[in-house]
Amino acid sequence: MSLIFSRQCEYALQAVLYLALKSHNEMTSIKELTKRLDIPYHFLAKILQDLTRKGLLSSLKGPTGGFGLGMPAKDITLFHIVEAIDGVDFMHSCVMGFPECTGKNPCAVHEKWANLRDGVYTMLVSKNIAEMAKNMRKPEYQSA
Amino acid sequence: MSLIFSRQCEYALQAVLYLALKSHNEMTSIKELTKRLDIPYHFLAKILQDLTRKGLLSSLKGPTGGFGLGMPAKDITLFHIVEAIDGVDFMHSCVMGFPECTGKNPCAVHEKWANLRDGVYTMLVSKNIAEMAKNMRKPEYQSA
DNA sequence: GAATATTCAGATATTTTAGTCTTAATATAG
DNA sequence: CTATATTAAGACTAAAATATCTGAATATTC
Ligand code: FES
Ligand code: FES
Repeated sequence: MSLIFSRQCEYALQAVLYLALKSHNEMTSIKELTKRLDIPYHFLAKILQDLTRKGLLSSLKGPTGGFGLGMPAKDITLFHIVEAIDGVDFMHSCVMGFPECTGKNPCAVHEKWANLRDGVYTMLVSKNIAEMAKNMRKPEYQSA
Repeated sequence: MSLIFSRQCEYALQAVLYLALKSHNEMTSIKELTKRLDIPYHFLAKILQDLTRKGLLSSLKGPTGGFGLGMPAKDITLFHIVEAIDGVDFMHSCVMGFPECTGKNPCAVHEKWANLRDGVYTMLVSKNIAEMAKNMRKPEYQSA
């Protein structure tokens, strides 16, 4: 199972990228998000509330309300989202589950994993979410 | 949480590598394994039984009994163990959680993830567990 | 054959993650 | 001011992963 990120985190990544396509100050309802991205309504609600508390998103109640980015898209990377939801333990954990992961006392695949892990980090920080969102070729993100 | 492999799978990798250090036909008790590797006794028992059913290990009851490799260490890679415990869905799943992961309709990080994923595969198959076990610099594996 | 050390098997318990439901708060539109 | 659409919050349920317990089977040693 697994695959690096929790389900929550996957949903968060998908949703924030969707919001990144919208113009600043435009609010998007949970309804629109869940409809487009096929995420359970109340589950997504909780995730977005969480991200709002942490400052990555902003929210507004009432009609015309919804969620939007809490700061300029330029300043947000996928890494920020992962950090907020799952945390970044994976950046310094042994892929075989040993308690320590350092050059001292490395496991059999430490070297290779350390490289791959850096690659994952690069993948998450190399572009901001505005650029990322434009690179999405998923139909869910067309004409958002 | 997470980190690619489940806890079960991590334990399996650790335990099988430990067995790979032993001479062929030598049986190792769960007790020794859990003591050395700090894994819950009954949990490891179930994992090893599972691997035995799948042919990767062999077992023997009674005093002097225990577990050993079910085939030559040369023929086993870490990938076999992952395959047996977690399965290999991660090899063709989207890291952002989208339902499809192909070149058609790729997500924003598909290219990079596909490369990293291949790297993980290479990491798991590049050496057999005999070579892997020798590369372990963990104290748990010294003078096994 | 009896005592013992071990795996085997399956039931049960605990914890974590995922998902649902309900009510309150709030902003807008009329 | 009232009706309505929305988020906020927290309780609740469900499912999956992790861990423990107990008794049986089996091989060894004496
Ligand atoms: S010690 Fe295993 S990945 Fe670093
Ligand atoms: S589509 Fe996302 S990793 Fe392939």
